[in-house]
Amino acid sequence: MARPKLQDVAARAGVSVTTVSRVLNNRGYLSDDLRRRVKAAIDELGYRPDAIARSLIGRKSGLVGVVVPTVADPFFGELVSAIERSLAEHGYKTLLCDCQQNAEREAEYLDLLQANRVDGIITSTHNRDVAGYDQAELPIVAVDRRLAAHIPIIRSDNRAGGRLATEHLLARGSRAPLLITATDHAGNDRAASYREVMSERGLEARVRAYGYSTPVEDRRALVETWLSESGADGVFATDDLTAMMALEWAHKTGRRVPDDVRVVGYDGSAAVRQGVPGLTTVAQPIERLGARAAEVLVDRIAAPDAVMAPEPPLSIGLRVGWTS
Amino acid sequence: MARPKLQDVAARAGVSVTTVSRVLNNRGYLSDDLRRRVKAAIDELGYRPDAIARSLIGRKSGLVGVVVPTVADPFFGELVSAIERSLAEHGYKTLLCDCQQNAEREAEYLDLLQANRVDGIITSTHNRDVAGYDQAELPIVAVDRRLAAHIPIIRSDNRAGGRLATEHLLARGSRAPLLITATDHAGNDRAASYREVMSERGLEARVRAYGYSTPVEDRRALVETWLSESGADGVFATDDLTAMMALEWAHKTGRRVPDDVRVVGYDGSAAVRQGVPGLTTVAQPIERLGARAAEVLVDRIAAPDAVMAPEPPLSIGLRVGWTS
DNA sequence: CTGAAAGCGCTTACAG
DNA sequence: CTGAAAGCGCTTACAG
Repeated sequence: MARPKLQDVAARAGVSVTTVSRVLNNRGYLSDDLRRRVKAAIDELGYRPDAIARSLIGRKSGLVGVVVPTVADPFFGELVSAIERSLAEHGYKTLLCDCQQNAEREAEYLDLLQANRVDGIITSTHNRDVAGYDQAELPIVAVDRRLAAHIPIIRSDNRAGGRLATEHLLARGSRAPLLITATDHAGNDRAASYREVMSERGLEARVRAYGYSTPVEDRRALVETWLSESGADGVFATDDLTAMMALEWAHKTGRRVPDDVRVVGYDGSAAVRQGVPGLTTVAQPIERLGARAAEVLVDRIAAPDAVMAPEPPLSIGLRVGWTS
Repeated sequence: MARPKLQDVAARAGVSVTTVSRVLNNRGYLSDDLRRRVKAAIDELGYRPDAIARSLIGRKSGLVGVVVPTVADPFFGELVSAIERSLAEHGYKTLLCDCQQNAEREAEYLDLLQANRVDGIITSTHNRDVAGYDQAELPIVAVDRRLAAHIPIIRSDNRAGGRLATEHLLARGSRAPLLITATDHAGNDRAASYREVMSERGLEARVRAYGYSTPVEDRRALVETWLSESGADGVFATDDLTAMMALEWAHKTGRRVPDDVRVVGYDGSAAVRQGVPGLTTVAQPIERLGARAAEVLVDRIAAPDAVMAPEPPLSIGLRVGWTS
């Protein structure tokens, strides 16, 4: 038989569909007898309410769009996993929007999500100026990204992280640490802290930026060239993958780590911690970032117009391995 | 103004809702004039059809459930990314079900997906006996997992992979390579090939299995103990993370790689390739696994009762680095 | 070529 | 305490 519907349950239990709906939603007074009969019918038929029909009525679809550059990147994989878990705990489902590292897809997804009546969006992409975020009427939360004035940002303490990493390199004897980062714009707090610390110590800040959209192997070539030419005795990479490229470069060129060159990365995903536990890195609380993003979004869905205090940045920590 | 609906567009264009729907779906004959007027109204109002209402009518929701142990694992992150891309190309949306490494959630998700009327499911979890897969009436495709007789399996050539890895270790001079895998059951083709090759050479096969549900740090302890006690001069790990644990163990205990111990992993995700390019590993075609899974599912959705030939396993390759 | 009406599977005022 | 009816936003026979 085809999938049973409310009507089938009602017929079997000998009641109206209204009553079945009430039992399902625990609404209004119902005699115990009725309740039992209806439940029996539901079980016998293996009835499951149709979530689509429900969404059409209520204002809620129970769906949240999660937009990321790509879950193929372990950092975003972990972030999405944490977001999904927290959303599920709050009764929401995750519609995954993997931009495949492609800026154009983000705008399309924004459209698609609205057509699918998601209740809200969590986004964490690097594409700075996707129009539409400011006009979307949906609750939105951004992870580590400024989208528009009214959109809350969940992030960890990048200023503190940049400081920790730089001071650590200096403490370990580096005198000419190089900063390698994606983009060196004003909002890059990790870079700002690096500059600040270097300036405090009267050292020269040296920054290299490879650009978000640079293919990985091109980035590797850049990193290796920069490292060889700079004569750096330390590297602060603002992501772990780049830090591992520095490690690989040291291996290939016969540098000793940390004696000749100290390496500090950033992010501290579980995948990196497990695979390369020796890497010194600034560990973001990825689990908490995801959970907090979900919580704030759920709150906004419940009270879209509530005034919210800005989220304080989550605290980070330095995990020291043998690379420094 | 609230989100415009079909009625609003119809009113503005001075036509019936039927006509607007026809323009939207390109169905039936329509005068160019009408078509233009309707399109203008749609643009002016910024109208977007409600996907939920559409799903309620048609038999299709356009949603596909993707069930994985967790996208925090880079292999599954890449797999899901590839699946999402391919599904999107075919007009489907991805409902992400991250089991958080927890077998119980899989059954719950199966229920949830049916309630949400997904058009199909792609699953790739390790939980062998989740009831429900055999009775679910939805099109289902499994990635590297046998669920039920009628459910197609997409996988790469594990037999060839196991053989490649083992023969390579022997070719590089290993005489007592140890196999470390998750579970040593009959369906483990990588282990079967290892045994086969060892037997062909008259060497003793030695297998260690850590179990899927073992926490990562416990696994690391096991791996290190096994390696230290076995006196192995080679390691074939059936996943890259375990191979990296072997590398870490060698580093800590002062073994030289590959002179004292050769290490070969399995999976070859982009994250590992980028982060630890020196690792010798059997590279699965993750991108193609995901794409093929999506294609087969889309076919099954289009023709649920079509008889399908079993999918031939996708071919794998050995990527040789400095660890062997 | 175009429109009025029924219906997808539910929930929710409104009656009784 | 329970039910008949309207309605969520669309699509699709069926008329005209």
